[in-house]
Amino acid sequence: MPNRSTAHPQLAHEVLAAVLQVRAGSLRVLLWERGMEPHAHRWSLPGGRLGGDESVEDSIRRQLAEKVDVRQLAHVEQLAVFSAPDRVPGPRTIATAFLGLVPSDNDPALPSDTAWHPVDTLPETAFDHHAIVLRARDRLRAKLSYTNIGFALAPPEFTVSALRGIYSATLGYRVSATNLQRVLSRRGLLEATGETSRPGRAGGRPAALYRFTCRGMQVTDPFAVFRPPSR
Amino acid sequence: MPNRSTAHPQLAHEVLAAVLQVRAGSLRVLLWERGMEPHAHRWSLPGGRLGGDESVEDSIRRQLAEKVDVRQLAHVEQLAVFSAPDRVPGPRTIATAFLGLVPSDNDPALPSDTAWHPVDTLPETAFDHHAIVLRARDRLRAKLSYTNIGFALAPPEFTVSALRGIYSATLGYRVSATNLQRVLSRRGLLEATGETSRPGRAGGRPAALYRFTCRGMQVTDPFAVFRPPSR
DNA sequence: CATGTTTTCGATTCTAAGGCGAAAACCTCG
DNA sequence: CGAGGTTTTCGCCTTAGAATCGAAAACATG
Repeated sequence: MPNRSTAHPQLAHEVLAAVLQVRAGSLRVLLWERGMEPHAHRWSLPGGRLGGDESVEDSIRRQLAEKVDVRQLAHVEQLAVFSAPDRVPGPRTIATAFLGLVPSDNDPALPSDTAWHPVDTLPETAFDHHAIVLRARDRLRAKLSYTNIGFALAPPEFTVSALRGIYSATLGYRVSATNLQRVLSRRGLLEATGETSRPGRAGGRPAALYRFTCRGMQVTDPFAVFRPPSR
Repeated sequence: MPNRSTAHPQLAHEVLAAVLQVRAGSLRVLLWERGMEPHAHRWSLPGGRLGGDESVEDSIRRQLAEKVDVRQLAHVEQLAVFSAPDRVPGPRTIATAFLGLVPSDNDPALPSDTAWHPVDTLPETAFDHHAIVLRARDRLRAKLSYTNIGFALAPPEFTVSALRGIYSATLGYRVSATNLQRVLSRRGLLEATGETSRPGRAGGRPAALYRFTCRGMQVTDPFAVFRPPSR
C-alpha cells in the first residue's frame, strides 16, 4: 500500500525517562525545574531530542548522563509512547517514555535544578509528565510482584528488613519480611552472602546479608499460570 | 537544559500492527506482500506513516481499516518502539508497534495481497517485522496467563472446549479444559449463558455456552503476588 | 545477668492450580 | 429401542505457593 504523497508535517521525537529510586522511605522520581517558557518553573522529566544516529535506548542513556551518573542506572526499559497531537506546545513532538531504576544506596550528585520528588505527592509538572510518572510507578509496582526487578532497587548486598523497606516504599503498603524472604528464596532469586550486618544501637540479632542472584542483571519475566507440560 | 541547536535530521514516524487471530488451529498474523522495492515480495505488517493530527493509537486504527474491518479488532495495545537507525533503508523512520487481536469466529474480507500466516512458521518478512511479530506473540502468551485478554481472542459465546482450543493454539501447548474452566471461573471472568450448543455428529454431551464477563471490554491486569492488606 | 530489641526459622493455615476418574447427556448403529 | 461410543461436566484429591503466627536465636544496654 503506497504511502500517501501529501507533504508530511515537521515532526520531532523526544525521549523521556521516569527515573525512580527509594530514598528516605518513599519512592521518588528525578525531576528538573524548567527555567524557560513554556511551563517555566514547572517540573519535568529528564530527556531530550532523539539524535540522528541513535536508537531511543541509546538516546535516553546519553541524555540521562547529563543528570545522573548512568552507571548507577541498574535498569532501563521502555514504558510507552505518548503522542497526543497537543501534548506539548509548538512543533509536533512524539515522546518515547522510559522507566529507569537506581538502587537505593546510591546518592548521585545532581545539577542544581534537579531533585527527587515523591511519586505520590508530585509538584506541578510540565506537559504530560505527570501521567508518565504515574505510568512508570504502576509498571514498577506490577513488575515487582512477578519479576526479579527488585534487584534494580536494592543495593548489591542488603538485609531482609532493608529489602522489606524498599518493597514497602515502592508498593505503598507494608509487606511482611518473613514472607518476602521465603517467596524470593523459593524463586531462587535470593542468595546469602554468609556475612552479617552489625545490629543498630538498640541491639537485636545481627541480620544476615543477602544478594540477588542476578543472572546477568536482566529482568526476567518467568510467569506462566497455565504451565507448559513436562513439569 | 536547552536543546542542542544543530539542525535535526528529517525523521519519520510509522505505526505498525501485529494483528493476531487463532484460525485453523494455529495462531496467525495478518501480513501483506510488498509489491515494490525495497523488499519486494517479502511480507510485512500493516501500518503506515503517522498523520499530522493523530495519536499513534488513532493512526493505527485508521491504517488498519484499509486491511481489515476495524470493528472486528477486539483489542489493540502498544507493544514497543523500534528505532534502530538502520531498521529500514531510506530516511530515518521510527516505528511504534502495536498488538491487535481478532476473535476467532471472525473472517474478515482481505485485500488480495493480504493473508494470515502462522506466527511459528513465518514467510520471509520485510525489515524488522519478524522481530515485531515474535514480540507480539510473546506478549500475548504472557498476558493470556494473568489477564482477561482471552476475551479478545474468543467469540462472544463459546464452549469450554472451544476456548481450550484457542488457548492451546495461542500458547503452543495443550491446556486442560477442566482446569481452564475452573481457573477462569474462580477469577470471575467466565459466565454461563444458560444455553447449550448442539453436539457434533459423533454425539457426546452438549456443551454449555459461556461468555466472558467483560467489564467494558477492557484488559485488566489484576496481578499482585504481594497483596495489599485488607484482603 | 536480666531485660529489651531485632532477626530468623519452623509449623500451620489458606488459597489457587493441576490431575484423575466417575457420572451425565447425547449420538449412531444394529 | 437398547448397546456402545463420544464428549462434556463435576467432585475429590494432590500439589504448590503464599500468608500468618509464634517461638527461638543473637545481640545491646543497664
